[in-house]
Amino acid sequence: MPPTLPGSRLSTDLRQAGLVEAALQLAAQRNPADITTGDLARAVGISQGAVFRHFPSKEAVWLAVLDWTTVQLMQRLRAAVQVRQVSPQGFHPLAALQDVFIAHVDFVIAYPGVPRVIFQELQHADETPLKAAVRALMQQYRALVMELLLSAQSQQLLAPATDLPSAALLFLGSVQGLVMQSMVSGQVQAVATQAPGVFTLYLRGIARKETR
Amino acid sequence: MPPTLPGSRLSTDLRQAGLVEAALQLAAQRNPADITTGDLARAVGISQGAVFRHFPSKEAVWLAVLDWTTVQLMQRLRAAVQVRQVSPQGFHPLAALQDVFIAHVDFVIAYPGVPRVIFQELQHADETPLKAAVRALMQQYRALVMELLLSAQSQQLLAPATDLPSAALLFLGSVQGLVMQSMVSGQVQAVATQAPGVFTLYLRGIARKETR
DNA sequence: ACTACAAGTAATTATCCAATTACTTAGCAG
DNA sequence: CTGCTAAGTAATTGGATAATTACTTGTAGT
Repeated sequence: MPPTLPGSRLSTDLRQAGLVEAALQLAAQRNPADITTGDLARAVGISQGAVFRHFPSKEAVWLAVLDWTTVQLMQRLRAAVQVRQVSPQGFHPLAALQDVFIAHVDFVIAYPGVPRVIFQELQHADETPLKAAVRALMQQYRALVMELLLSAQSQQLLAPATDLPSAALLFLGSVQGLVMQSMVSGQVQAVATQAPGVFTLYLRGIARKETR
Repeated sequence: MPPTLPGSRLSTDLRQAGLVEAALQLAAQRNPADITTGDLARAVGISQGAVFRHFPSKEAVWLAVLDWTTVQLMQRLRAAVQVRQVSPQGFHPLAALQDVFIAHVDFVIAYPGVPRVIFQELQHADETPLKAAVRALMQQYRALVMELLLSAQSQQLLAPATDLPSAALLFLGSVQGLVMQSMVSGQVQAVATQAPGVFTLYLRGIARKETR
């Protein structure tokens, strides 16, 4: 997919999509905070000023990036759950949880810019629209995980005293910890190799009896 | 502790310390990326240009902040372990691990700017001195955790098949996940209330048999 | 064909900020 | 006391960058 041949005019819809893609692409390679509107423009082959024909401000670009991310990620996670739900052996919530974990890791590997952008926005202490978007994403994610945990609990798959909010938080933390380690080392794909081991431990933490 | 009365001259040593403290203070309240040298100067009561009498560059200030953080944090974590090591009931590595966990959480609550600064530096994809400092910190932390895990393993306290690198990573991830959640919610002290529940799950994930 | 408008450009504006410079002064060593 | 040095100031420089403006041009729809 070439970034649409240079010289051509595009509708706002397409340009917005192109700019969002470019932003994520650039964020995968460097600090999102110092990606300029000029960088974005160059990446899609237009002039700096033209960016503002399609977004009212630079902030609006990042907002669009977060919206795109929310839709894409949640779509994939829900798809992972649904595959399990139609399984002939009946629905196994813990297996679904593992699939969600894997789907998330795969998503991060496919779009390494995503965690960078999210970390970026979390920095702001005050209530920016961007931070609200991040919170909305986390909210949906947490709801999905809670759903699976409740389902697991009702099937007696969890250790009796398991605290569900803690279990949901640790799930999120596990992925985020993996991602952070990869950012420290610079090896994005290292997450994939470390993910199974980490998830095994997580599962043992919440599951009833032995999980092997 | 007033930030040393205004108007007074201070040696570079003391000014550096004051600026580092001010940087952490400001980072606790807003995005470290947009803390300016002017902000730092105002916080300690000197002019913007005077900052450069004590640091060669702004980057050097953040480097000093990370150095301070590494020393302080590792000191506290090691102290937590040592209390356990001199325990009359003999050394219990998993209890020590819990103490390290708590000490880390307490440190973050005391200095909420610290995770912000670290997240900030992790953003840079290339090899900056700042990122190297973060890596050094993580390295020391991981070594400490690994030590405790090995000790636990040799005392048969871990589930037989436990993968130690994964266990170390999940430990780090648990704390980082807690911290990140607190940044999303804006409630820094919420970590303290959620920490015990999360650590309980972590422990069940790695420990042999029942842990209660 | 023609035209209205959306998409584009190039140049400019306003602002912000790290770092430097020239100069001043506090305070300690001898 | 005195003079040197380190710590300070105020003002300036240079560079970067988001956003605006005035103007141009491609193209979709009648």
